[in-house]
Amino acid sequence: MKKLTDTSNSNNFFTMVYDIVAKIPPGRVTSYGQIAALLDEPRAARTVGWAMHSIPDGIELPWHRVINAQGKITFNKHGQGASLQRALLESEGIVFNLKGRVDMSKYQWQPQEG
DNA sequence: ACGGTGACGAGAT
DNA sequence: TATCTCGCCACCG
Repeated sequence: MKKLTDTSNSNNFFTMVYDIVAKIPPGRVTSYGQIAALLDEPRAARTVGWAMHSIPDGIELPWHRVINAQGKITFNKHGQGASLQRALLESEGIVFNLKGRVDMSKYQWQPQEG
């Protein structure tokens, strides 16, 4: 699991995920399941998560704006990662509650907005 | 072609 | 509410 999707192939599921992530505006978040739903495959949340885990070096995406449906960060890199993602989100104005979660009803991205 | 795998999700306990 | 269990699906060797 080193190299993954060839981003030049826009037909790949991974690339489609990246295209959506790239559209998430600052101060907003979305869930893996929502992205899957936008791709017309609501049961492929895990695949979306894998796509995020496999973002190729070289391309820039607001990957930190993708969290799980519970409003919680699941990204875990070397025991860290979550702290980095949280810091990035907080820098955009997103507030975490005492449980370390965000209010999805308040921050979840609404595609129709833009 | 087949099976293992993963930054998930929803329901049950 | 916190955990645990099981189903899902695309990508890779």
